[in-house]
Amino acid sequence: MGVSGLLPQLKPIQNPVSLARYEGETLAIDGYAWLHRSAHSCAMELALNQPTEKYLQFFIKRISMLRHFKITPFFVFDGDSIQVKKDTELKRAEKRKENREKAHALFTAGDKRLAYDFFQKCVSITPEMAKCVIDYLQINSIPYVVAPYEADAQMVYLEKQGIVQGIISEDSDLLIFGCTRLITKLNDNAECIEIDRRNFERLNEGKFPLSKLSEDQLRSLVCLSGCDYTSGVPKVGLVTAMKYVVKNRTMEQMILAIKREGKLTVPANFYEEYEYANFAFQFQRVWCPLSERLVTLNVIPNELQKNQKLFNCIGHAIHKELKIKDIVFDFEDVDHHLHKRISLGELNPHDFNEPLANREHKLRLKSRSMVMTIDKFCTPKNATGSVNGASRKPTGTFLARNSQSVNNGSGIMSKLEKALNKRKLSAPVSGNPSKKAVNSQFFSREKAEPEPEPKPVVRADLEPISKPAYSANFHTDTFADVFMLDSDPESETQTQSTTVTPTATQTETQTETQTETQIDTEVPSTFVLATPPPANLNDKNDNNDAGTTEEESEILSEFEEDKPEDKPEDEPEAAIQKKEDNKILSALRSKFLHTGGLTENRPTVAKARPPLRNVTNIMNKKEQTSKRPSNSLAAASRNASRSASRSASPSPTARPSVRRTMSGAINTMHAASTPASSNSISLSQFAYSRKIETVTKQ
DNA sequence: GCCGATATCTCAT
DNA sequence: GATATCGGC
Repeated sequence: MGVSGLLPQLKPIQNPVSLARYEGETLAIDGYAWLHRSAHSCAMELALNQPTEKYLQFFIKRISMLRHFKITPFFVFDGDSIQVKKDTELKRAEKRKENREKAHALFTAGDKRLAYDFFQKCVSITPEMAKCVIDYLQINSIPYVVAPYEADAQMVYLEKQGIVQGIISEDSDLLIFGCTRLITKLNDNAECIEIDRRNFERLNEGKFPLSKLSEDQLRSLVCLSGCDYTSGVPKVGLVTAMKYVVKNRTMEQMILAIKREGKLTVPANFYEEYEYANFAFQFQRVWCPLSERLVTLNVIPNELQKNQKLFNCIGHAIHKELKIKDIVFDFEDVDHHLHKRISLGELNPHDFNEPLANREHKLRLKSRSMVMTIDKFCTPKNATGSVNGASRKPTGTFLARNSQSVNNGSGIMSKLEKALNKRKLSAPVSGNPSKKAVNSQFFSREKAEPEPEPKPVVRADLEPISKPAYSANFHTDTFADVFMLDSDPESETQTQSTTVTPTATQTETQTETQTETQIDTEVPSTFVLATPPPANLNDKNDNNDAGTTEEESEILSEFEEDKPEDKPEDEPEAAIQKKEDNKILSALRSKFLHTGGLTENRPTVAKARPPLRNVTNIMNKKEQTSKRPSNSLAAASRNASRSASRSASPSPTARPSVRRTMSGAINTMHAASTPASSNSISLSQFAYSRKIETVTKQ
């Protein structure tokens, strides 16, 4: 979205450059923008709530490219939506819902090709997907932050603080927020377009004399023509808006002028929209990773410090005592600790009462517990027939009465059948959209050429690219590499990859203590994923329509209640019957897994079933998490007075000192986000869940 | 001819 | 978001 038509107007100061230009620098990256782009490759899996690693692979590829140029990426993810934008968000969500329904209808009707088109249109990027990327970033010590509200404001804040030296984004809004160096249109050949705010002065004539505008007028300009926060005045584009802005000092005067002319109609709520937008562009709440406090993009002037309107549209803060998001005038009343946990990706930015779960974890945990649940249903029940009393051991016997319950349609097995049948609809579609030759947008170079010579930039007014353009043939980690997946000793399978450096074969326990990897980034030796798994697998807040079915939820919740210590030992049974039971069990598992949407062509995976302790550990540890004392609270309040002054726009001379403390701040950030041992699951546990898929892909 | 509105394509694999 | 096309002025 952003400001429609702004980038074409800035054509004269668009500078085609190579990433090589940014060597040694840290650049902010709009994480959701990349998620959106990457989601195109797995729209269907996302819409059908199936596991996928494709979006993460896009990040891995791009990060690898940045690292090739010795650029440090600083990822910024969107947080909650601010009030001003809620309407837009609702409309978009509504549209996605419509498309999703169409896609589902087409899919079930068998028109998979058309369904695919609609799946592309209904992709919604969730914080859970961001969390999957965040887990990767943590492993590789790549800095990131989840913004309290919009990533745009957060990225500009990082730039203002000297934490990053530029912003990679497709969004022209950034310039209105005050971004100095915007890097857009980054492609796989490391080519991009730089727009430097300092070049605005070169736009001093013609129909779009941007250099004549103050920051205030720039905001008026985009508000008049329409931006994310205002729908603008109908029939007014950027050029027309420019005329009014140049001629009139204030928005009030512009509106009067428009009304006087009588050709255009100013919408009744326009001025209010403008006021809100003006506040949101300047004072939106952002997270400061240096002071570890929730601050505002720019310091709120004294006369506005109790302005209700302003505080309503810059994003609410969590109140320290009330523990609700609301207008909080006093920065000392803000719960900076909770905001820190949001910024680290520990808590769901839309609902800070919920831990943020890694999408892929969540789906795999669900799938695994389904397998275990199947086992449970197929084992003898205790005297009362209670499901919760049944043993989960897969070697349990399959009694005649259980067999009946499969067929009589009234028991749990029929629920399971229903769940399985529903999942059948989720079977992935084969077929690949046609591939096209990738041409360079800026250098007319074809990717297919073996070692192409970079063509020089022809335009005389632009800085030429000194280094040869980057070849897209760089090392790419696979998902399996990234998470240090071991190969399975039993199946002798290897990770599928064309570019991967294969890791040495290790056992699962070795993986747990592994300190080095083949990936191009260092992994902390003590790393464990700081992802608390979903507190409750039967998550009522799962906002994905295509998510857990009621049946699944029931099964899952039953599974959760099922404590191992409650289980009575199985009665000894005849060996023949046992053999028969196992047959049925494996048939069921294979049926479930084949239709469970994990991967295509999935064989029976009895051996890949994860150890129960993984899940039970996680479940048991959930309680401890909530009891964990907040040890950073004191530190946060200690920083209070200091950061208040820091949050002021730093003078250019103050920046070097800020920069010096950067690495320290980021390290602190990561130390805080890494092994809170009580709520973490081990890497091998995560890797194990991945192994199931690797094995079954063969 | 200029400008804004609208439709369509593009991303990714 | 970019581009092409259309229609109003």
